[in-house]
Amino acid sequence: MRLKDLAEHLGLSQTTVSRALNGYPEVNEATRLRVMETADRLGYRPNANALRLATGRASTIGLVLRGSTEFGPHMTEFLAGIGTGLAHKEMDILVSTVDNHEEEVATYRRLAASQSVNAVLLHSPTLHDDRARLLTKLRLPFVLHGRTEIDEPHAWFDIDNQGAMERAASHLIDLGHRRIALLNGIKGRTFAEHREAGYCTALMDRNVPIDRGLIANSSFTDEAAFRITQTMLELPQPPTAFLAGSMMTALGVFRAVRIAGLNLGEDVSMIAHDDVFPYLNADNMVPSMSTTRSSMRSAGVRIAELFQQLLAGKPVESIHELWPVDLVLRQSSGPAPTKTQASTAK
Amino acid sequence: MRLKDLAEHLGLSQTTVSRALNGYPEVNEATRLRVMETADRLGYRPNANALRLATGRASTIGLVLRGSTEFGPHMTEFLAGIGTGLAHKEMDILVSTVDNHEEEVATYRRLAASQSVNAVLLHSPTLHDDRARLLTKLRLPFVLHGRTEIDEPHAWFDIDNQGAMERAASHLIDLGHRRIALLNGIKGRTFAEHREAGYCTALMDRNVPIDRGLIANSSFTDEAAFRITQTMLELPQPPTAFLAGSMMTALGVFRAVRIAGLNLGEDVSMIAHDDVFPYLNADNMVPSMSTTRSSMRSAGVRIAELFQQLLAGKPVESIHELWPVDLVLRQSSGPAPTKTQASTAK
DNA sequence: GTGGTTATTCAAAGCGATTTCAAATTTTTG
DNA sequence: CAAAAATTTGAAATCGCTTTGAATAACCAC
Repeated sequence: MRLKDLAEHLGLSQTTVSRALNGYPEVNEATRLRVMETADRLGYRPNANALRLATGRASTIGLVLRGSTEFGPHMTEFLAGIGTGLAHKEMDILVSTVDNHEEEVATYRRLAASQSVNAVLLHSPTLHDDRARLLTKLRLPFVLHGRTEIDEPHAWFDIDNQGAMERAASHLIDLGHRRIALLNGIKGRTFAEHREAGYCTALMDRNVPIDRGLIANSSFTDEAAFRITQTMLELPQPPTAFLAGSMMTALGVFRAVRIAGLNLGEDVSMIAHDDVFPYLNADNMVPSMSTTRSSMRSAGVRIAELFQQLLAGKPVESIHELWPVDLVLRQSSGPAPTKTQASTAK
Repeated sequence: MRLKDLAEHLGLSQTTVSRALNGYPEVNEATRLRVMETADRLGYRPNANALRLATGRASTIGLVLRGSTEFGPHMTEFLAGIGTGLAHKEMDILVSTVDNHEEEVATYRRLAASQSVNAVLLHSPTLHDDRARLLTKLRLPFVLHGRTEIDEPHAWFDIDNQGAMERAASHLIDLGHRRIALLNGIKGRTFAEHREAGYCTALMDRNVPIDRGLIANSSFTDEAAFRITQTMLELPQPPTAFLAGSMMTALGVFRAVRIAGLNLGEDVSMIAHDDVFPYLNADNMVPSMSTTRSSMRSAGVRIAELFQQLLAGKPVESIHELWPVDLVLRQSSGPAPTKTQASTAK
């Protein structure tokens, strides 16, 4: 069922039918109604490729994932959100995976030149991310999830990682903790740098010395967190509190703490960052987990809206948003143990 | 940079340039080399939409997710695999999310009519899945991840859920367990039915009575599993072993068992199904987890290959594959406790 | 040298939509 | 009621590629 067929069926020209369907004003209301009704009845759907070729618009958002490793639980939640946000707009997400930087650049070029997408989503940026520069050069609009320091104006959305960590660390200091470990994300990623900045600010503000040995960078897996925590607990002066970068990290810390025979929330405290995974609830852990909380999914939904604005022509420099992060206190964070308690526990 | 520009630049016709680039035999090798080189140097990329319009091929796989809830860790792993498998073929995945059945049907129709994809991936089927029928009617090729019982011939890929459960349950019976709980997936889903069948077969083969009260159906979340396990442990005759449907489920069982003051691998045994999440390692749990193991990611990679075959014209009825599932025994499964042990533990 | 292949190249016709520009019809106006 | 303006429709060009069918050039055997 092509436009042509539909037009013949109606005894009209393609032009009129096309206009009727796309809501142009210069078509008789009676005709429009008849066209709409028939199109609906016959199940006519414009060919997406012809449409895109003719208009140049794609109604598709591109997403390039570097290595399938980037396809973790965080990305999933985020995608779910974006999907929800785009669903009613009949927009889709085009996902490509690449193995190395070379392929990545090639893929962005391909997406730009082939016009398969009309905007792309940029995620997990570094402090100075050259992908943003590349995309600007390619004139491929994008929304950045996170932040990066480059000159080109661009649309972005981020959560206040720095503020969140600062509040969490401050709170632990208030509880008497002096040796607070930070299990952070991969070095160089903006969010990790922001979190470290927040952590350092909190410590410096309260005159707590910063021990670089208590700051670790790794990917957010149960395993890495477990190893790091075990090592730290064996230090001559082990930390009494942990800031875990994600719920996966929290699981690893949890395990190491338990194996060391310590009680979470009493001997050792922890506040984890919770991206709100529906299948891993901070409230359901034992003890329940104190968290800095910000829903990845909601972020995705919001970013979908930002895409709409972007494609509607809103100037990129006016599209940016910084969401605050909740601090939810539960059982895993408590007062620092006194010296005697700590030594007997050991 | 369009094909036309490139042709003019080379002093050739579009026809020849197009053929040279697409490897047609009727073009002079010298010319081809020259074209290739120039195209490369000028960074020419065919417009994907024009290409698709002209050829009808899309080099894109569609994936419709029902509700963003389907976007869980399993889907993620699977997508990562598919992504990897398609990456080098310059093929992409088009993801749409829908909220209800009506939207879902509409989306499949849209994908078919608009030719934005040349095949779709069908996942999490029920025993009699009408999506397969719809797609056949729409003449939209698809590969089914899982199985369903419909008449239309179709391509599918599945793992041997039934065999896996049968082996796991048999093993537990060999260890002396008689009351084995099955924490299964959502009722009606083929994989869940297959697992239940495997479980029942094992029990019946060894003359162990089947207690429907020990079979639970739910989504694979930590929380649901926790609730179910707690309830079951309070039964007059609680199960001594658990078959957990996923690693998320295992976490919930784990938590409930611990809270009940029982020791996993001693008082209670568990074998979980492991889809191999890189961030949640069965080997790293305490105690380490016995599993039936099958990598979702590898499945994705393989399905990407099946898509190639499908699009290359291989007859659908010859495209199907059933992968065996490993049984990996670790610490969480041990001999059934004797009556006295069980009662003192309580 | 002629007729018949074979190897190369090209002009033009799609693919299925949008959109420009012109034509036909109806309505308004003086 | 004729002229002007507004409304409604349509023919044809366009988007950037592939592909058919025809044309030209080069080769070969007799």
